[in-house]
Amino acid sequence: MTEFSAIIQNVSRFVTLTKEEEQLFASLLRTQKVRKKQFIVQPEFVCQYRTYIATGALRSYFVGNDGQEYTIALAIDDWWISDFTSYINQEPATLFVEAVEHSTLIQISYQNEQTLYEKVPKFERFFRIHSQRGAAAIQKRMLWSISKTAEERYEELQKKYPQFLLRFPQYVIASYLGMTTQFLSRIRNRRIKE
Amino acid sequence: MTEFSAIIQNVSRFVTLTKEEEQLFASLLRTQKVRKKQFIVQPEFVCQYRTYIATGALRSYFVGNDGQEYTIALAIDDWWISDFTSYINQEPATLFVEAVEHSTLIQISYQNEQTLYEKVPKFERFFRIHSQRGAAAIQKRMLWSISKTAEERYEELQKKYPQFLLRFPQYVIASYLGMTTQFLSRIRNRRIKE
DNA sequence: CGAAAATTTGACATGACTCAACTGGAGTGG
DNA sequence: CCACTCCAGTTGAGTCATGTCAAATTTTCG
Repeated sequence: MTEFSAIIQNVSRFVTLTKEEEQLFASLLRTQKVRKKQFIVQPEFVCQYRTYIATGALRSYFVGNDGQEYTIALAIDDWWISDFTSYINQEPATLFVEAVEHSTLIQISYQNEQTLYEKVPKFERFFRIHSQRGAAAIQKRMLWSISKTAEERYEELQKKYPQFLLRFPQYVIASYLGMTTQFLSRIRNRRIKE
Repeated sequence: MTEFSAIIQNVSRFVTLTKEEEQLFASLLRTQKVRKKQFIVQPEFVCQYRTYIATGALRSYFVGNDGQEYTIALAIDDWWISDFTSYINQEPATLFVEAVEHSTLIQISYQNEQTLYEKVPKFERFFRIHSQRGAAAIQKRMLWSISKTAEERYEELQKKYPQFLLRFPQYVIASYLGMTTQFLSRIRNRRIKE
């Protein structure tokens, strides 16, 4: 049971669960350990799970026709990650989701999620709120990626999520910020000097 | 009743409603007419309604510190629009939502939406699916806005939503595509010649 | 019809990218 | 424990996509 206390805590931010509901929820989850560099989602395959990170760090990214990587999301302990488009519509993924550190994940399968909705409709609410917040965050990020210069984007990331700079390598940060590693390197240099 | 048949149709894509539920839903809605250039949401004010467009065209946009406009969303007949972040958290908006044409809207207030969830929990499901799809769409758009050139973005819009090019003025399209009106004008010229 | 708004065009500026070479750690195997 | 490789990160020079500023033209609509 204890292995799931963190995820239950996470869900409890938005809905209140009884002990029985917690147990039912836990019975529909599975724990998964992944090693650094391992993929949990790949293009062409249907994304089977919604993933909560108990400990570790992952990122999702897209590879363009030119072979360039575009990082969509960075996620660490107590965050959720997936190719949600693929998961929700149960269609082939377009993204990679890769472990950046050795990580412990808690996952729910699409089937079990449907069961959960039937048995505990409250979860519709949780995932509604969860998606709404996700959508709001993505929107903010988009806005930010088009309205700010590369240097401002770096500054804001540093201010808002300083942990990310420590846990993700520079080329990942660069692709998350929408710039080349070379350019990120120049920015950091410029900033150190001032 | 007939005035709400389109929105009920829209909801019925994802959940099945009984006649009673339809009626309850309708009783919680209001119809609103707005004229071109009118705002239904403004920064500083809390967004009161989730808005469905019966007929017309609206856009949401953000104004940066430099005074530049960034269009977040374009929406026409049978689409939903709002500053969802403001609406969901009932906090002051950061966006403008403006009618681009004279439009007829159908709105549900935050309070009534809560009532709706209590009386017809199915709506949690509808709005969950709705938000998930919204999130997926925003993500796609973001991906697209960082991985494509200005000209490719224009082409794709033309291919995917040709109606938009007819119903929204060019400066709105330009700001939606993340470029200046001047540059959009050059792109169109270039394309006409080939 | 006339004024204001939207669009187009031209000349020039620049932020960010590309390519290519170099540096420095972190593993790895002998 | 050294030598070797390999990848991440840095640096420099040149280029290009897109922006800026300003003026000309066209469209919209009261």
